[in-house]
Amino acid sequence: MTKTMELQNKATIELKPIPPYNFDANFHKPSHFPSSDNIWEKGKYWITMVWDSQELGLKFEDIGTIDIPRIRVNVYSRKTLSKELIDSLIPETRWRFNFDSDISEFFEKFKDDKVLGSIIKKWKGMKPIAANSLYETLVIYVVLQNATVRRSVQMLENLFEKFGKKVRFDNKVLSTFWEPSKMAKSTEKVLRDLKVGYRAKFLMKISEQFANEEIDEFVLRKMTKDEIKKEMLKLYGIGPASVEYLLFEDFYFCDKLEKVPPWEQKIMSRLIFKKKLVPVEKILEFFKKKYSGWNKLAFHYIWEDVFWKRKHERIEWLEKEIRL
DNA sequence: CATCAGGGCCCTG
DNA sequence: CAGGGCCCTGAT
Repeated sequence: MTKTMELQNKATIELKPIPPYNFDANFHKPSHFPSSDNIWEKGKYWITMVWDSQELGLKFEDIGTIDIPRIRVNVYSRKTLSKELIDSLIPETRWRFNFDSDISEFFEKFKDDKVLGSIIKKWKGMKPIAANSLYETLVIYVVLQNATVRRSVQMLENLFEKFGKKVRFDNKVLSTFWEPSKMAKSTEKVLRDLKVGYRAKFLMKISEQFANEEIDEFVLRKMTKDEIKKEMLKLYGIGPASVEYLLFEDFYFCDKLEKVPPWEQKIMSRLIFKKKLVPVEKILEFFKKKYSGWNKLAFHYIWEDVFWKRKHERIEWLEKEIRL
C-alpha cells in the first residue's frame, strides 16, 4: 500500500491545437473502459503522467471552440519544474492528444454523406487520441485481450495498485503508471497473483523490451505505417488485433481498416446494415468503397457516436454485445 | 453441476 | 496455415 503523493506545485501553459479540434470527443472516448489514471468531465480532463522519472498530474480545460481551439493545461508536480521540463512537455502533450494531425479533408469530403453527414455535424474535430505513452497503451491492450470489460478493469487496477502510485492534485486522487523497468524487475509469479493470467508473460517481456530500450517510441513516431507494424509485431503478446488498434489510436493513421474483431463486427452489422451479422469482408468493403483514404476514421466516428448515445439512452441490442 | 467460447496470441506440426 | 492451450468469466 503506497501513500498518496501530493502534487502541490503548479505550472500553467496554454496550447492551440490545429482546428477543428473537439475537446470532449477527444479527451473522452465512451467506448473505452474506465481507468483510475484519468477522469473526464465536460470541458475538463485530468490524467497522470510519468515523465522524466517523476509523477505528474495534468489538468486540461477547454477554453476555446471547435474551430478556434484553445486548451489550458495545469501541470502539477511534487517539486518545482524546470523550464526545460515544461518545454519538453509541450510537444509530448501535443502528440499524445493529437493536436497536430490535419483531418480537415475528411469533413470536406464526407459532410454530406448519407451515413456520416449527421455524425460529422455532431462530432466535428474528433480524432484518435493516445493519451498515454506507448508502453502504457500496450499494457492496456494486453489486459484487453480475451477478457470482459470488468476483468480488464480489474487487471489494470491490480497493476496500478502493485506497480503504480497514487497522486493527489486539483482535489483528485488518481493512479499513475510505472516505469517499464519496475515491472521488468518483478516476476511472472507476482503478476499472476494480480489475476492477469497468461498475460503475465506478455507483460514481463514487453516491460523488459522497453526497459532494455529495444523500443523507442519517439523513433517509431517518425516511421511509416508498415515499419511500425513490423516493429510492434516483434513485441511478445502483441499480434494483429492489437496492432490494428495501435496504428490508429496511437500513431494516428486514419486510412486503412484491415481487421474487425468479433464484437465490433456485430455492432457494425447493426449500425450500417441493420442486420444481426454481416461478414467482415462486407464491412471492410463498405468502408473501402465509401470512405477511401479515411476508412478507419469513418469507422471511429460511427463507432464512438453510438457509444455517446449509450450514455443517455438505453440501446437494448448494444447492451447485449458489450461484454461487461 | 459441467462444458465451452471468447474484445488474442503463441507455438507446434 | 490449422488447431490446441492458456487465465478467467459468463452463457447455456
